[in-house]
Amino acid sequence: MPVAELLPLRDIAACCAPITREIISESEAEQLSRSLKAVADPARLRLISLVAAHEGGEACVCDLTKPIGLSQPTVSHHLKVLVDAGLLTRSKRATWAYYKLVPGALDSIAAVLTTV
Amino acid sequence: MPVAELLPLRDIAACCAPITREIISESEAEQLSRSLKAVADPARLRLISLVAAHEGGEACVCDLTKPIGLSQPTVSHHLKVLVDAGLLTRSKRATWAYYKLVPGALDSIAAVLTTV
DNA sequence: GCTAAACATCGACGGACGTCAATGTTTGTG
DNA sequence: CACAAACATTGACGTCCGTCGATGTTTAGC
Repeated sequence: MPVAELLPLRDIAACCAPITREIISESEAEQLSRSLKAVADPARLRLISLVAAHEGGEACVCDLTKPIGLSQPTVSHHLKVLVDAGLLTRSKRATWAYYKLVPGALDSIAAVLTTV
Repeated sequence: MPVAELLPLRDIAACCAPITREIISESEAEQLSRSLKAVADPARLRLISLVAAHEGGEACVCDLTKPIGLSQPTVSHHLKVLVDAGLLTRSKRATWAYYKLVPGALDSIAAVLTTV
């Protein structure tokens, strides 16, 4: 079950009721687990947090490598995973690539886990 | 970063503000990622869903192996991961082991992801 | 056009994970 | 005290993942 190749997160929220409300199907579980795997990594959690906290709500790779203490290729890799998961957007301006949170993406995941 | 050996989920909710509100620390990211890894598996998502849907909100291993289509040792393994993560409780009666959802556990995880 | 900077991609390596068959452990039954 | 049933544990195997160094690609500036 590779983390990559995800459907947009919108589909997750649209297709799945909270998992404690209805029995989740095999394919729904597969999709949801892919989204969760994208977030279930300490480096990627910190990247999300750093991007959200950065001024303008966006940050380039060069803003992130130092505070996160990982190599540039590794940071680019994690950012790609998050973009493929529909959690971040990437907009390239000049030589910089700016990453920004997709509004509501994290909330879509949270909604499927919420029981109340 | 093994999935096992978790602190109770209560601690996650108590220690961590939503990750988009404050920059998450390295150790907080480590802890949260462990909880998320426990849930980020299709078999475990379905187990949670099946347990929640079962009568009385609890189910034994023999109730779960058939609908989930996995071997008994594999089901026991996943249930142990969920118990160690603080998501399920295990109560043994006679030869059966009954698993039940921990109230609020999933919500604690969801709360850390919620942005609004 | 050349050089430098920012970033992506590739290839490789070590560790973690999901799965199962086989075996161990506990509990009820005759 | 066997014996069977329910479950946990062990050991093993293949796959996936996180990380890095090296290299490729694009853009700005001289």
